[in-house]
Amino acid sequence: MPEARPRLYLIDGYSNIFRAFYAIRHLSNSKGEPTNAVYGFVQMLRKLLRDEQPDLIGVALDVSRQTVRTEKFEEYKANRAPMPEELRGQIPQIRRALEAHRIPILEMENYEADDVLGSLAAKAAAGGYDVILVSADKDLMQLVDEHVSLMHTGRSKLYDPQLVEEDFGVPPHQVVEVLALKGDSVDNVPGVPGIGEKGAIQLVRDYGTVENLLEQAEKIKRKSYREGLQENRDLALLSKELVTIHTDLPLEFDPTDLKHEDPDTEALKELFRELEFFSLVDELEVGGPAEDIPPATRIASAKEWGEHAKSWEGEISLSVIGDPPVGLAAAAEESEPVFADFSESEVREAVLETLKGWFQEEELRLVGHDLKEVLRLVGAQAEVKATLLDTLLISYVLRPASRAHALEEIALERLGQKISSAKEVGLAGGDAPQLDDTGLLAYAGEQVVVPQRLLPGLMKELGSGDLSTVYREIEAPLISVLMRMEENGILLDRAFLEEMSSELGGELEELRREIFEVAGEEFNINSPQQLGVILFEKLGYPVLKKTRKTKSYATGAEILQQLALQGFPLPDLILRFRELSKLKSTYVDALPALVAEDGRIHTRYEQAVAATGRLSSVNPNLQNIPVRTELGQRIRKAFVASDGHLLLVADYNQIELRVLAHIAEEEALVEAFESGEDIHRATAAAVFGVAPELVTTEQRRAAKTINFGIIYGISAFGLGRNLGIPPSEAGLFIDAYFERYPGVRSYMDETLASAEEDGRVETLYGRVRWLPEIQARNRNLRENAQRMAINARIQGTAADLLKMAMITLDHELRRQYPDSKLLLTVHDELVLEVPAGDLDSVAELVRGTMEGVEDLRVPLVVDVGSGPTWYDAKG
DNA sequence: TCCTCTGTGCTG
DNA sequence: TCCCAGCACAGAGGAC
Repeated sequence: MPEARPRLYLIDGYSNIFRAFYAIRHLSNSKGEPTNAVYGFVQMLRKLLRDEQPDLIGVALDVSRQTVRTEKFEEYKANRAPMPEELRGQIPQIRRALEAHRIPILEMENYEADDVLGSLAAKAAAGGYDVILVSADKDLMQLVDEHVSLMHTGRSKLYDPQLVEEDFGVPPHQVVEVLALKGDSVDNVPGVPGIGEKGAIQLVRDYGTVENLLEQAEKIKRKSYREGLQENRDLALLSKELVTIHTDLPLEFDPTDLKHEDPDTEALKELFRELEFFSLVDELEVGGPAEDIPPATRIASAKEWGEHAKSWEGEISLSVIGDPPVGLAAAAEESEPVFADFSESEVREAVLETLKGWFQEEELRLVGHDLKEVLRLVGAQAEVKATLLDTLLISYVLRPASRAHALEEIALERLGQKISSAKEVGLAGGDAPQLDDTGLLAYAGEQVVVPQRLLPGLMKELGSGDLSTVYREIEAPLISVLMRMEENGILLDRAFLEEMSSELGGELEELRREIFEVAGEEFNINSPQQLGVILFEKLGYPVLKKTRKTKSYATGAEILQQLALQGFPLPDLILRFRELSKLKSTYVDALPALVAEDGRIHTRYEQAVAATGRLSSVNPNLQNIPVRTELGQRIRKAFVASDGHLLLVADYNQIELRVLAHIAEEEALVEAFESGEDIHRATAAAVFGVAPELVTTEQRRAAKTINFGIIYGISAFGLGRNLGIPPSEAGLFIDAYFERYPGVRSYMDETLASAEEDGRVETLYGRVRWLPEIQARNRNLRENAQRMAINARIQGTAADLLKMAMITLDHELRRQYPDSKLLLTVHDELVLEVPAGDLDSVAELVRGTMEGVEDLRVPLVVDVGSGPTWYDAKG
């Protein structure tokens, strides 16, 4: 491989300054001086320095407005507005910022910045550099070639010749021809009247150059183009001259003058303080680029890896680098971090072999942030005997309601350490084209050293009580179970969904026509805003409700149903349209796109997201596949078992109410569950004071709503809204409920009392949820926290139970039925894929494991079904 | 042009 | 005053 050419970043100063100025509308310091352009430009610059780590860098700024071109064509830029006063005043600060960053300013009297850039680029490219132009101006595309690329500010795109052709329509050397023909009103380049962008591209493709085009003008078929060209020959040629960037200015320029140096941090801090960019001051003070964390050393060979690995013992920190993985970072206590690059397949193989062994090593403690990803490298067959110390999960167990468990976030919070993000080193979003070593190795070092440093504090906070048990006995053992489930995936019948998609598409088209007919005009039915205007302004329907945040017209299903009841024709059509379009876009069309090469969908389970201890599912979310409507259920027919297998579904019957009965020690509820009664019917009988067999459908429905309400931390207001009755009446139901189930009332009272005392509640197993707002003076906040307190104990305990059952079940399946696999988990339900011949015995194992996970005051009951599809198994 | 918020709706 | 816990879509509009 030839040695990489040094990279020179040439920044188009004014283009970026103007862009920053207009992008950020209002920003000024306390003296009222505008600072928006400085801020935007500095942010752009710092991001560039962080992300690209240039070898050389310079910023071009033109000094005077009188340039060679103005002399040639007096109208040129004549109608361009002068620089706004608020911007002009900011230029000196931008120069200061550049000086403090130690970035050279390139300027030449009487020449345009574009020409300076073009000439510098040409000279540097010829001198052995790779040049990256940084500009918001697409005209610079003409300069792109093998060693010159264009980074269009604001986009993540880096234009090489191929991308220019893709995006602009012609290769770089023809860009000027197109620009000359179409003109540019901003720069006052006249162009040829009658020829726009589309036409210009076509003409250039056919004729190559403006000159050639003028020569052969009579051959052009389209009259307007032909005549436009014939009548404006001079204009066309002049335009071309104007848009052509000079690359041959006599510059005295030595690229080595532009070597990138470290900024003058003190000068920067002073400037940022003056401008009141406090977040940037913090950035400089809090840690900067994590200087005291050693970068990883690149492992050169499988042999070298083996030597390191052999000498390590005790506690080893691990991190997968990149998604998809490009390597593994590792560090042991007292030893510097290393990075093993997977592009070396020998190294990769050696690493995987070592990992497999480490995970099986009972004496080892493996540290990392999100060890599920490390374990995935070993694969579904991985055996775990080592102690897993996952900083992501410990942080989650300590503060389950926080959404900030990313390594970057807790490093800053717990260590005051700012570290680089995957995005900054070019590892985000799948494409990792240019891995620059310095950034990558620094990142790899941080990814394993930071968890090592976080661990003592986290472990101390975790303590040795119940919370520690929740981590050690539930979360840590669950890691490998979830990894396996994700790797297993579930088979999808794509043909079935494709058929369904076209069917839905047809019906939606039909509905769309009818809706436009009734509305009297076409509009975007998917836009609540446009729909609101049609319904409530054009058609004059009564406005029943406004939305919460923006006070616009509410158009939710509930509102539409009420309007339909009042006899208006449109709402029913909209409701049907919404139903179909929701199913089509979210499931029918989205799922097939996520099928992997094995024909299966591999969701990812998030173990550190839900505040109550539940799992969540993303990419795709397989925990919200429709089930309530007939049409929705059809989607479940697309989730199928592989050949010779069946899907087995096992769900806990009323687990939350059973948990409630247990925790509240409510005898009446316990009895109802022990005798196997229909719990909603029993509640109805109790609340309405009738014999169970005399409960009406309506009463049972109301009781079901009350039961849900209890789990959610009931309020008269919420229950009333849900039952469609006044809160006062709902309050009477609640009173009647507590009358018959006094244990539930004391459970709630005790939960709230202890929450107020401790600021937290716990599940049966000691999983905590912190609720500081339970003390809030604001009633809304306080009552919210109170409901969360009630709900978290119940929902969280149910989550603990399912997680424990999963761990045991996974273990037993691997031991007894290795061909049967756990695929999905949906809060109170597990889905497995089982060889048809093993169905009965596996069903009994599953049922036994789930029901026997804990001995509560009430029996745990599991309903089991099976079939060739999820739909059938659930039946 | 990209990203975030909003309204909406799907699940347990 | 919108009862708990999630995720994802399309549209809209501000941010870069």
